[in-house]
This record gives sequence, structure tokens and C-alpha cells, in this order.
Amino acid sequence: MTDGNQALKKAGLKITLPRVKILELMQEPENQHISAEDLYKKLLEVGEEIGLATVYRVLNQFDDAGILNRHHFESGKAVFEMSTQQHHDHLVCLTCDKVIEFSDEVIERRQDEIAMRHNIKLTHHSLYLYGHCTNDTCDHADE
Amino acid sequence: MTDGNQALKKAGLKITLPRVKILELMQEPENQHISAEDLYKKLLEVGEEIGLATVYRVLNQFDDAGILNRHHFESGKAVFEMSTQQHHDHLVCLTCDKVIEFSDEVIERRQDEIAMRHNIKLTHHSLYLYGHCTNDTCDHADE
DNA sequence: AATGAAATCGAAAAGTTTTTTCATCTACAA
DNA sequence: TTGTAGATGAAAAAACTTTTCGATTTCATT
Repeated sequence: MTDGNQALKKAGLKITLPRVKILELMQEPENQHISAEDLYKKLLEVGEEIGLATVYRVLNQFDDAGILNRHHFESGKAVFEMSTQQHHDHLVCLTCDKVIEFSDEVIERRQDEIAMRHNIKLTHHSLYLYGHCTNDTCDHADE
Repeated sequence: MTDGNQALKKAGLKITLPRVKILELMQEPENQHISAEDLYKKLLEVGEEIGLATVYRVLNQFDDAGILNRHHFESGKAVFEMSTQQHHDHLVCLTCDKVIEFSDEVIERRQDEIAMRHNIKLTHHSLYLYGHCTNDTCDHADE
């Protein structure tokens, strides 16, 4: 809680109820990779009447501040996750929407080499692997 | 030209002027990774008065038919490229919008291993590397 | 070559996702 | 406590894409 406020201050953002609540919700594991619209709904569920415009605004500010990361999966809408963790990439199951995070040193190093070979100074990258779970927990419900 | 008509027929699409012209433009190297809007403008430049709705419609049909591929870079709008080529990934310069294609066996193999390790049967993936050109042709104009 | 049904077209309306405007309100430094 | 820069919500607008609909065109069949 104070933890979150620290992050807001460091980003030069005032401590306001919308920002604190959004940060709070975004920290829950179940809300990793959530869209602005879905986050807005969760806020309503929790009894916080925060406007959708504010949700978008705050998510952008948090993205700019490096507090969270934006991803574009194949759904057409952006999803967000806390960036407190290590860098990682994503495996997305197209059947059950489960998102698995992974990190691979070999791929990372390879990307750097490729960028260097082409005279590009890399700022970031996005790697998404799409497929279908082959275990029985999948093919059923959500997540 | 007959080449393109073959592709249209195989896809079950009638040979119409909009489709032929769009296929023609899409085959030019300079139009790889072009957006619907930009393609629409190029058609006007060439004197073809084809509606924007038709451009979107045809691009979707071509995508469905596997004639071309759609990509979502970080610009918010989808871009298209002919799919006649080998599989490859993309390096995007955020300064000049140049797109470099590359293909790396090590990364490909690694992705397969990661998917297998997580019990996912891979269908496809998207890998985009973003950065800035370090040569002097960049930092100036477009492309 | 003529015919007709199914497919296609363009323009405009509508749909989606996200951003901006603007008047009001609030955090917080002094 | 107060002034102000910054933040908010509602509504409008923007950006991108899809859908609707009446008119037109392709093309297999005559």
C-alpha cells in the first residue's frame, strides 16, 4: 500500500483514489494481462465508480512510468501487467486463454545479435507464442 | 498477372478490378508492410477509385485465403505483406519506420522447445524487435 | 452473345477501442 | 488554510475497422 504510493510519487503522480485502487487491483495475480475495459468492470464490482476514461488515462501513465507493461495479443485490445517482475515473454493458449510467462536466455542473446547485425539499437521487443494446451485442464473453461 | 488471377481463383474469389489492382500493388516490394489506409491512398495515386471499405474487405479476404499476412506492429493499425515468402520475423525502426525481415533458426528451434516444455502445441508466433537505426540514412525521412 | 443469380462494389452508417475536451474538483506545498 | 497545478468524470471526438444496403458486375449457363 505505502509500497504503491512510493511508486506513484516516484513517477511524479499525485496519490489519488483512482490510481491507488487501480494499482491495488493490478497487483493481484488474477488481473495480470487484463484489458482497460475489464479492469474498469472489476473496479465497479469492487464498488469504485471510476470513469473508463480515467482507467485508460491511468493505465497510460503507469505504462509511461514503467509501473506496468502493455501487450498486444491477438484480441485487438491491449492488455496490461505489472512490470515489477523480470523481463519475460508470453505463451498464449488460444483454446483457454491461459497465459504462460517464460524467459529464455538463448533467444534474448540471439535477438541482440540480430539487431546489432542490422545496425539497430534495440529498445524492446515482443514475442508471443500462440498454440493450444495439450493437457486435460484445458479445452474446458477459462484459465 | 495471370499469376495473380490464379491465386484469386484458387481462393474462390471472382476476378474483379479492385482485387487485381490491390494484388498488383501488394506485390511491389515498397508496399510490403503497408496499412489499409496507405494502400487506399496508393490506389488513388494510381488513379483507381476504390473505396476504403473495399480495401479493408479485400485485405481480409486475402488474409483468410493465405495470400497475405497481417501484422500488428506498435502503431495501432494493422499492416499487410505478401505471404509468398518464407516465414520470417521483423525488426522495426521506431525512428524511420523501416522494417527489416529476418529469420533465425536458433530462435525458431528454441520456441518449439519452450512450447513443448509447457505442453502447448504451437500454431504460430509473433516476434517483433523494436529499436532505432544507427546509420545515417535514418533519422531523416520516411522509409 | 444474352441471361440471371450470386458475388461484389462504394458510400454511408455503425462498431470498437482509445484519446481528448472541458468544467469541476482535489492533492498537497507553501 | 489556501492557491494552483494536476486530476477527475462525462461526453464528444478520434482512430481504425466492419457492416449494411441498394446498385453494379462477374461468369456459368444458355
